[in-house]
Amino acid sequence: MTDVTTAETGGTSPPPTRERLIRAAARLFRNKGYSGTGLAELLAEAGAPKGSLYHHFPNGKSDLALAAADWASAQMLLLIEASFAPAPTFRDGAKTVCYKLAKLFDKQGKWSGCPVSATLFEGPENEAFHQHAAHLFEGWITETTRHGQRLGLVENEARAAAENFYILLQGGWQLARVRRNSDVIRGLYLQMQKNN
Amino acid sequence: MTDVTTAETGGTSPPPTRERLIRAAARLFRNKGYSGTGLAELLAEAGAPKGSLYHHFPNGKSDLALAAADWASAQMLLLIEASFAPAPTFRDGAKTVCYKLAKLFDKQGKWSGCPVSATLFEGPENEAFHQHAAHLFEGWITETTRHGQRLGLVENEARAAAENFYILLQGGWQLARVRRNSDVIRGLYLQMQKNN
DNA sequence: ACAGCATTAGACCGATTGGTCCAGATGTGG
DNA sequence: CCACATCTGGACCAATCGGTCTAATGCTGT
Repeated sequence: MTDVTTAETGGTSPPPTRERLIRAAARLFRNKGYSGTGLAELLAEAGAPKGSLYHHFPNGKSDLALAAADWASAQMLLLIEASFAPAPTFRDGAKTVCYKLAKLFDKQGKWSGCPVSATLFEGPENEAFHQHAAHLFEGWITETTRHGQRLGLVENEARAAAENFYILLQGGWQLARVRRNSDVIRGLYLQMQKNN
Repeated sequence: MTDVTTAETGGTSPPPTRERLIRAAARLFRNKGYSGTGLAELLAEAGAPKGSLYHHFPNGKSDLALAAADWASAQMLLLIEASFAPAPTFRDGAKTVCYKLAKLFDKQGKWSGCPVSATLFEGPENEAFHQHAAHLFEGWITETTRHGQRLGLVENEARAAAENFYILLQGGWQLARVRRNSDVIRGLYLQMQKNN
């Protein structure tokens, strides 16, 4: 049912409330974490009253968190697709991902974390949250694996390369955050395994 | 002044209150994050009343968080030392680190995050917290670099290898958390760069 | 035995938390 | 122009938050 509402927003409409809530949540959660963000602050950022939140997300904060994680993950999948699709080799695609992410990191203030992990790791020790995070992350790896195969790697190679790349991205993003320096991310593709 | 109190705990005494608070904080923070952990829960876990907390840590939760991060970081440095000191090559040392960390990950319930990042990233958007985290993490890298040089790498190589290893550890630990599977960590050393 | 300090114990506080609820605004099809 | 469903606005709530404060309780050296 969630998807329906989202999909109904045909074409180019001004940001509807639901969307504003999701984006505000993604932004705040990745900076201050799930429990670190209060509803008051969140609603102020989104410019929406409490009634709207509980209309669009009956379960409140946790529902919104899942939606925000979904949204952020979808953005990441788009970035992966846009980077690998025109790439002649897997390494080229990976390089583009790194550069795009580095740019994003800078635009977000050289400080934010991964919205998905910020939302889903720190939240309630809820099993559903963990499952959700796992599903989203595996999606990134699966998609990257697909591109690897398309670009000439056999399945095992592709899967290993995708996992290796994902690990580097997560670790590299964190070091970039520590150093407030996106160059760490920009250079990650150089650290990929040539073979294994 | 803080250090004096700590140091006074000569030799082998039963866990003093201060220590119990630090350990409880480290444990809870890495599972539920800084803001996700309430004082009540923390004190219950440590078996200490509120007065003790504010006696040992005048600034309350945030002071305790810094101490817990310090403690966790020191543990990590011990683990690094114990792994690299007897190792014949850098790669062997790294392999041992991976295996020890994987074991630790399992012992902690296949779920916990890095205490330092959990404590310091999600806390107040405080600059002091960020500085502290950066200092601790760079300490890990510095120490690993030192071992790299001792084991025959020239400075640039050693530094690059240490950073590469750190990135893999952070990213790998997170993927292990996603999959609840420590094998990810165990295999990280295989993904280190052979050269660069 | 006493003085003096370190530590513990927990009642208490205002602020903020996430959540509920309903009255009113808004829009849409008949 | 109305009837109906969607959505917004915000007052209100109990629970919990982190933090303060004071009285009691050790433990120490003299």
